[in-house]
Amino acid sequence: MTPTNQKLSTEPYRGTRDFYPEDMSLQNYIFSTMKTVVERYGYIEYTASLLEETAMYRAKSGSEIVNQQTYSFIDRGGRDVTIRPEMTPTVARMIARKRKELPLPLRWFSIPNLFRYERPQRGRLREHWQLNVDIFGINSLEADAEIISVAYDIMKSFGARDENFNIRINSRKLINYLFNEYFTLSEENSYQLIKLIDHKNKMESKEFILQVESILCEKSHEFMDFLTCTDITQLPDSFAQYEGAQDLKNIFDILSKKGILNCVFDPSLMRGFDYYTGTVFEVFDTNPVNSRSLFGGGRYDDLVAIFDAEKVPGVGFGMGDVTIHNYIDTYNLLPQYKSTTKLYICILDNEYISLANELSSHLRANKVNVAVDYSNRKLSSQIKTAEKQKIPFIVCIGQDESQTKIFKIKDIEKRTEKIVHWNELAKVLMEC
RNA sequence: GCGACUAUAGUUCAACGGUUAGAACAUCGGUUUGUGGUACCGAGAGCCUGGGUUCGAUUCCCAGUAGUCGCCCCA
Repeated sequence: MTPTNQKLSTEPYRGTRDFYPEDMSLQNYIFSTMKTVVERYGYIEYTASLLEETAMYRAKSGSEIVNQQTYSFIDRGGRDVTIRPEMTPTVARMIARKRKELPLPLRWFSIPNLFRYERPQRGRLREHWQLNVDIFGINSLEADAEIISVAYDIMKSFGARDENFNIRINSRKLINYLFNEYFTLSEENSYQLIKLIDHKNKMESKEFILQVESILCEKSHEFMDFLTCTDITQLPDSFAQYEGAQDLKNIFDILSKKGILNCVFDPSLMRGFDYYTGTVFEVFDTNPVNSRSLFGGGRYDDLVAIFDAEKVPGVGFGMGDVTIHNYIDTYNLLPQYKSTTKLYICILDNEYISLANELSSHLRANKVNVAVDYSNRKLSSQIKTAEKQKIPFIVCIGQDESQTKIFKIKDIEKRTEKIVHWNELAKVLMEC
């Protein structure tokens, strides 16, 4: 391979995205919207390195599949290292490490980028960013309900309407009780039934019922009654009294008192069998053409304990930037791009460069974002540049301005001009 | 990991087994030496890679690669 003959590709690495300034601006909008909401609830930000020891992910999931969907490598010191595919193990590790000194309960959030080695497809890339919001150290269902209402408020902050998304809620506690104690399923049968429920929407309902019967035999009717129930208060009496069911009732109750009404009980919601121990929830786009899961989370009370620390109960969710981007795009909720640069200074002739520099320094000292055009092109080209870059104001500098120190602030969009003296420039610009 | 479809200019898309592969938008410049959304003129810029069939392949065939969608898997 001779590098001299090889043209380098300008494509970003497979499954990753470049963020050009307009994309970056949108990304910043998405992150700052998330941040504003979670901070309003008292969550504080943390972050960590992209790299973790591979052993941590093995311990958590215990399956080989993890290895096939992660970026793992051996570092120069022989350590087995993985680029984080998710943030939850990292935050659990951080909590476990300072378990004794951290004042519980904790409300923490982070917006890390995560990597998975998988085939890119709609809504799923190899690198994405994900808001992670977690409460540690509270067993109360109030924490579960708070997490769900944070998720709800974020959706609302993006401009989503109640009828365009819903929150599906289930309880792993209830499912475990049903499977293990009520239906007394073997571990293998439980696993099969969960897989089956996951595929429910991808198969004919007759076929689905047949397969349920093959696992549950005479109890399958009872199970189907459970599975088709969408209102927690309408659960069959036989298991409505169980703790998991009561928990769900309480959560729906708390949520409705908070004014969150677009949530439904969904007994088929499973969400990654591994570490969830209680409430699980998922936010769905209700668009019938494109009904899909946007994000979700749940309660995981045993996760911190894998680090050989005491149990610390946790509940939280992760919200990916790709799916939320698709969502706000679908519903036309994207904000219009605005440059962070407020003023573009056009120079009529190179002899006025020093005046432009003095002016820009003066304005920057007064917190105005200013860019200067040193291209020495004709004026119309300079103005076009400012316009294409969506910079809202321009000032032209030439002979008149250098003599009078009086400037015309031109509003590019409105096509109006304000005549302002040097001394007033900063003040006027800050106000518009 | 498996399957389907696709690959022509920066982008969206045409055409063609044979002389010079076109358009729109975008970019840059000009019409206009102190003023930008319209109009007109001009410029730069392209057949994914390798192999096969053929006198000749951007076009047909195969493989690779990449993209899109789905499966598997799963936040």
